[in-house]
This record gives sequence, structure tokens and C-alpha cells, in this order.
Amino acid sequence: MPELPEVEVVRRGLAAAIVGRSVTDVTVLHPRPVRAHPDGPTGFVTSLTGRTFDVPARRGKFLWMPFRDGDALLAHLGMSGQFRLDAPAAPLQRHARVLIDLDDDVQLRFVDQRMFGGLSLAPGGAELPVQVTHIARDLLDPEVDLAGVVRRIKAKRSAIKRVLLDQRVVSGIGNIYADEALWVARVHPETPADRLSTHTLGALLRAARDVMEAALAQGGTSFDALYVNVNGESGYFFRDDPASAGNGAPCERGATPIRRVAFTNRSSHFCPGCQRRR
DNA sequence: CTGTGGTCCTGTATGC
DNA sequence: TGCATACAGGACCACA
Repeated sequence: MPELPEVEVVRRGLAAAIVGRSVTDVTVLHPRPVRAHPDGPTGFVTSLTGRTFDVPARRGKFLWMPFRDGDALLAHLGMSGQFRLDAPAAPLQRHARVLIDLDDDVQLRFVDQRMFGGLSLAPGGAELPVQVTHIARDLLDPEVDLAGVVRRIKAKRSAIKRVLLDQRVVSGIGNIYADEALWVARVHPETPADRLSTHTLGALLRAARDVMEAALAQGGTSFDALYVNVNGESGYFFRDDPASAGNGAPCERGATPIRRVAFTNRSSHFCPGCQRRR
């Protein structure tokens, strides 16, 4: 599933292909991924056609493609969304949902199996779509205020893992990177956020940033076939950490079996030996 | 306001 | 074999 590094890889792929290109036609194959347009898919098609793309931007896992007129096409890949660049005549991917024809005979395709992702028009959103204003800066953003993020985390009593996943506090961290950062920093996922020291929280954020940078350097993480770049290629960054280890696999820092526990409708993997509750 | 848990989706894996 | 169920998970929303 795409997380921040994967979304950045996609952004770069789009940047190389769509800047200066105009939309000549739009086809909505499934209405679900077209979000929040007052006139539905039909209005969405009408409002995109004829516009010219500028350089794609990203914050956390939100990606947007500004138009030169100041509006933007906003996208979120959800769990299974992909952007693909294909010849218009190329066979459709099984879960192709929206097709955007460009003026250089390339078709930008939004493909999404589970449809947690979606596209929407962001009027005036070239700089920052209104749908993204509540999303905090991510850890790869040069302007992110790490000390400020630490202060915001310390002000919360929720479990640290839930806070790490709260995109209003710091964006771009998903379930797997949260588990990995917690493991690196030896923090139990259910520790109340306000019980952690500034030092530990700093280490936790650095761990999250480091692994995302490493994944980005490798072209994104390949967990499964659901993440590919715009050319349909998987990343090459495979990790051996608690999050990708199965329940019961030994922790690499010792022999303690990794435990899987339910966590707000998903799961956490952690080592009961080196990630103690405090 | 804060914190929590349910919901949207479909394909794959597992269990009976 | 075939059917049913669990599970994966980001963002959002309703509710206490």
C-alpha cells in the first residue's frame, strides 16, 4: 500500500510526464473514486477538460496536480490507488477507474482496486488544496517543525501509535512505518503520548523519517503488487522489521516472538521484549 | 474541544 | 469442492 515514499515516487513520475500537458478528454469508468464534485462525475469531466497541468505537489500522502489557472486536481491513493501512464489504446488495467487523455497522446489512468482512494477538483488549490489544509507537514518537508511536532505529541494522552497516525499532527506515517519507527525507538505502541520524553519522541520521529528516506531512495517499498510507479514497476525496498515479520517471528534484536495485537480495526506488530509498556 | 470506534471497498487467505 | 468469514488499511465521520 502506498505510503509517503511511494506517493513521492508517483509524484516524480507524474512531474516528468504531465507538466505543460493539457487535458483533452476524461472518462469516468467508476463513479466512486470521483469525490466531492457538486455535479458528480459529469461535472468532474467538464471541469477538467481543456486545462493545462503544472508541477505536481505533495503533502503527506495527498498528491495534487495544479493547473496553470490556479485550480488543482487532488488525489489520494488510499490503499490501492495507482497512477499509470499508458498509450490510449493500451489494454485497460482490471481496476482502471478514471482515464485522463493528454494532448501528447498519453493517457493518465487512475487505477484502484479497493477504491479507498479518489480524485477531486480543488478550486484555487494550486498552492494548497482546501481539502489538505488540515494535514500537517510531513517528515520529509524541509519546513517541518520537528520540535513543534514533539510538543503537539506530548500534549496528547492517546496511545502514541494513534498519534503517529494522526495526519493533523504529522503526516505521511501509515500503519507499517508507525510500527517500524516504534520498534526502532523501542516504544510500546500503546504508551500514552504524554508519558514519552522529548528525547524519545525525537528519536521516534527521526526513525520514521530515516526509514521513509531510505525507502524513497530505493524507489518506494514493495509490500505487494498494490504499489507500482507510473510505469507499473514495483519498488525495490524490502524491509525486515516487526511490521513485515509474521506474528510469532523472532525479533531481530533477540529471540522474543513478535506479537500481533488488534488496534483500532487494524493490527500492530511489536516486540514485547524490547518495546515495554512504561 | 478531545478521544474513540465504525465505515467505506475488494481480493486473497483461511476455516469448516 | 464450495461457501462463509476474516483481514488488509487511510481518511473521515458520528458520537460520547
